[in-house]
Amino acid sequence: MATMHDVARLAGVSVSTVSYVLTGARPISQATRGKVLAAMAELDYQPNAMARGLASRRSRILGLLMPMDERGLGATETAFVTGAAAAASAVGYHLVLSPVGGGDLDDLRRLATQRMLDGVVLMEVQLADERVSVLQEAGVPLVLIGRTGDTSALSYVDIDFDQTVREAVAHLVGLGHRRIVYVNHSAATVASGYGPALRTRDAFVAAMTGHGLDPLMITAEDSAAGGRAALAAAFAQAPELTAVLAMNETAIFGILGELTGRGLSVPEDVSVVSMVTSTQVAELATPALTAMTSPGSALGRIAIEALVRHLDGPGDQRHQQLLPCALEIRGSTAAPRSRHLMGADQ
Amino acid sequence: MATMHDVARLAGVSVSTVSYVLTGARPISQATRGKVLAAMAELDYQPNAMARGLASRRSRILGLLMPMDERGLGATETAFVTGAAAAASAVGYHLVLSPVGGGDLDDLRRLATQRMLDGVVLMEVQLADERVSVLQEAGVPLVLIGRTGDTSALSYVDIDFDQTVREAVAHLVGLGHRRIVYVNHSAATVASGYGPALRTRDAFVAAMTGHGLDPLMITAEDSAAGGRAALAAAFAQAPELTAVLAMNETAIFGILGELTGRGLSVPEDVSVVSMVTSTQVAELATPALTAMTSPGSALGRIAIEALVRHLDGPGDQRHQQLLPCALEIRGSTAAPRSRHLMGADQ
DNA sequence: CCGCTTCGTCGAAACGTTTCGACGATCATG
DNA sequence: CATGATCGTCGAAACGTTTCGACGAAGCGG
Repeated sequence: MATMHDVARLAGVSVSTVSYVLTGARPISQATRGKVLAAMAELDYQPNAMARGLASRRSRILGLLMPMDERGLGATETAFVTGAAAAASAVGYHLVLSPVGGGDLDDLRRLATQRMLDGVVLMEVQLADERVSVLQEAGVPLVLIGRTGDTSALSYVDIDFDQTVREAVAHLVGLGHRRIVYVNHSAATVASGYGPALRTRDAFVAAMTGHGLDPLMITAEDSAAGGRAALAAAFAQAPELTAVLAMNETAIFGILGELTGRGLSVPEDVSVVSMVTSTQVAELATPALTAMTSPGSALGRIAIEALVRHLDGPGDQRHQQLLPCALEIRGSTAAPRSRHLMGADQ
Repeated sequence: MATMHDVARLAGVSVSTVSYVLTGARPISQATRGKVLAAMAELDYQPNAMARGLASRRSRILGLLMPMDERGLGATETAFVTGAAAAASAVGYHLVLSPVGGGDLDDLRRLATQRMLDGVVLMEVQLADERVSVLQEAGVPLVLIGRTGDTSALSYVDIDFDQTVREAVAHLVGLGHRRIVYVNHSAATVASGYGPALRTRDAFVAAMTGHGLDPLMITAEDSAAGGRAALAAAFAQAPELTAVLAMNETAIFGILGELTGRGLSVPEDVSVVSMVTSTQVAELATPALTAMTSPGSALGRIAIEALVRHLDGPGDQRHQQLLPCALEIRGSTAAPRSRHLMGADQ
């Protein structure tokens, strides 16, 4: 519990000099710096974060606001978090995660307004997100993961869904598939304005149309049962389908189960591509899934770097960036059986 | 950005009176309290967390230290976190999560020693955990999730593995199973002293022996492939086995895949019970898994409550508590086929 | 050698709270 | 009716930093 006063006394300098050694705000001679550092080491001095925060009006703490629902965090989100934490640590900030659910907007407002957080990264942003306005009103620097509907004034980092879907479709079409079904999140999720669901949907339509193909789409509840039901519905609509592109990571196990149940094998009868999926999950399935792997860690790093630039630099710059997922080919995609090739797509 | 001074001036009282209204540290008359509250509302006053922390020497922030590895967070951990956050919020504390990996012990020490955290909940505690000693030396109040080897001086909340395993085994034995294999985490994990792996192993031996049965055990890498390999090894050792008890949530999908691959159906040919599993994961599989569901949210709440009691109450009390997982019967367990019943267990 | 920066350091004033001691009032108590 | 308690409030001193203005000592161009 040594304080700066103790260090200053031991080193034979003034308190402010110790502070300057610590912060580098003014030049200090080598000799003095040496004495001060020695004194700090001897006393095992640690600056008091509260006092520092009070005096400097910045806490050097960044918040990562992640809604936590019952689904848990996938490997993608985890990679994002660790990437962000590493980046923050590298520039001398701490990163704390705050599990603010939808309900506790007040809690969020309090956190933001009490000047405890220098800046905030907001995960899982909805197209219309109340949290954004709460934080903007509180005057907290903000970087979004994902995008709101109106992106004009905000900094964000997001997945390039358009590019990602285009690549996935190109992969399947390149293998010879013509009849491809896209399995989205639940209808309710789509209706609620969940950005990734909407953007991938639009991108799928565009990509398929671009290949002169009919964009067949279906929604699925976020559960294994939802995946089964969705696949059944898809076959009802298009019995000749040869490939599934699934946005819904949770439903995908149900999809695989239902395919097996119908006596169809992957990838011989039907190819499956999982979108925005981590390596870990992709390898959980049998066969391992060909997937578009999301750049989780990079997203986290970039978001933090943009946020810090916001804080240190002059006020106005925005940072808007999209990163595509990488196609990782595993065992769940192959050319369709020739019988399908022949009779495909009216 | 109104301060207490502004509030005091507007209400016509002294600064200290405003503080007492806020903290309740001394009695204040109804009349005065009313004036002060009105002034606060009018100015939209929010106390400055840093100043408060500096003066009171407590931040009202609790840390939840969770190592984040590439595996991600399961629904169990998520439930734990949300339970803890809700409990903290209920008693006027904030909960922040710090993703301290194994490497950043220094980062941890800094966090602890800078008086930024009033207390800490430590997740995923190893039998010999350096972080515990670091925090103890820093004098930070501590509650563990899980237990170290020597539990004498520490507060902890943990799953009652003994009870949980006993129930799971009883369930299977009650259905008529005699030849049950226990699938643990990897040999490396066990060797590294991962508490749950060790405790469930010992509990399994005790439970099986108690039923007069032979405890057959095997380790599996944390992957689908690991599960397949483990199951193959298990059948090599005991071709007549009728039930699998799996501690390894990641391997379980591989186990199911391998069973199907061998033409065995679940639960008719082989019953499967998943240990310490969330409802969400259990229902991902086909058929849905009979599982021992972990009391995630309750664990979180209890840990926070114990920690707060530590902070507010007199220093010395410990809190040590075990909670069992609840048996939830779904579609993956049934009585074994009679051919197995007859020839079972040497 | 004179005035001007630049360098290195100091002292003191913030930063916005909590908390301690003090001091009238009011209220039972014997 | 004196005597303490208790109540409600105030003023001022912390809490441990950062940061601003000041100031002597060098260094330098003219």
